[in-house]
Amino acid sequence: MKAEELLLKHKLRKTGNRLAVLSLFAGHSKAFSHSEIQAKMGSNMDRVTLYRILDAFEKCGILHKIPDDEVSVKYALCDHDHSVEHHHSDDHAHFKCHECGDTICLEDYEIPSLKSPHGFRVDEKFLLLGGVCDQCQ
Amino acid sequence: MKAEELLLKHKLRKTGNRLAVLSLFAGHSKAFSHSEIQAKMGSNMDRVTLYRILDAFEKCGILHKIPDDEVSVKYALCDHDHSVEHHHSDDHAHFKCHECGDTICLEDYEIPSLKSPHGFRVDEKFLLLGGVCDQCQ
DNA sequence: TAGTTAAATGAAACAATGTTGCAAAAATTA
DNA sequence: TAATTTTTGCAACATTGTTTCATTTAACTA
Ligand SMILES: [Mn+2]
Ligand SMILES: [Mn+2]
Ligand SMILES: [Zn+2]
Ligand SMILES: [Zn+2]
Repeated sequence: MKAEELLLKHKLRKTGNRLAVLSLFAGHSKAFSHSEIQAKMGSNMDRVTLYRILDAFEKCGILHKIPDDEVSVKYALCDHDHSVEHHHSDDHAHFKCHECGDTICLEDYEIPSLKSPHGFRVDEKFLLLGGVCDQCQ
Repeated sequence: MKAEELLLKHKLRKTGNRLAVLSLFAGHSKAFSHSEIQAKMGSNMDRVTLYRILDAFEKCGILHKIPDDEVSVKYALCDHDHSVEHHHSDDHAHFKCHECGDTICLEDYEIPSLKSPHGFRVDEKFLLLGGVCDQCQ
């Protein structure tokens, strides 16, 4: 989906900062941490503004939040077409390479649905695989 | 396994700090973040010392490191008996309750083994489920 | 198009989290 | 007990994340 319509759809105003963040994600199909994005943006964008943009994008479903075992979280573009309610539930796995450090979406790898433990309600799942990617073999 | 032999087994010296951390995990079967443990320990233990203890325990296989979507990581006792090499691979799922904030091990829920994407080597998997636990329903 | 309104931004101040280096203390070994 | 090695506490520092508020900017309206 085009950046501009993405913002329009979610009632977010079209600003230079937001377009810059979106075009970063559009260019590379991988996940970025706050500090990685910050570095790419240079000193153009305030640190706090970036926190707010990532929060807003995650909340409305533009970005995925990916738990990380070292950095606190990373973000990746949500490519599929689904409602915001489903944004946090029906998800795919992610892979993190311990050589290059990249985290990528495994769009094709839907997280297997295992039955909830007795008495628990599951409405969110994160599957993070770690290893070595094809590039780094 | 008893705290004392656990330390002996991994060639870690038996100190008050380490025993305190181990007894915390022994008492509650749930995961704790650094700051949660820090709070339990009061001002007895230095912040840096705790970082080092958690690192050491994780490296030698006493504790699991659990990626979190808000806090950077949490730690939980590794109950099963396996080699250090397997400590990071053959793992179970974890569940985080968004009401009480607790993260617990789902020892019975082995992470389904899905075939690695072409050209990738997977040697680590984290499955974090989110929702509401039985207590909080 | 100019004026109005609401959202977004940048900056500062602060809080929390994580790292490094080093000297003192404590645990094991001899 | 003495020697050795690990662990600890502390200080100093770096990074990450939050809050508040004044200013700017985008979208809307007349
Ligand atoms: Mn999504
Ligand atoms: Mn284990
Ligand atoms: Zn790689
Ligand atoms: Zn709960």
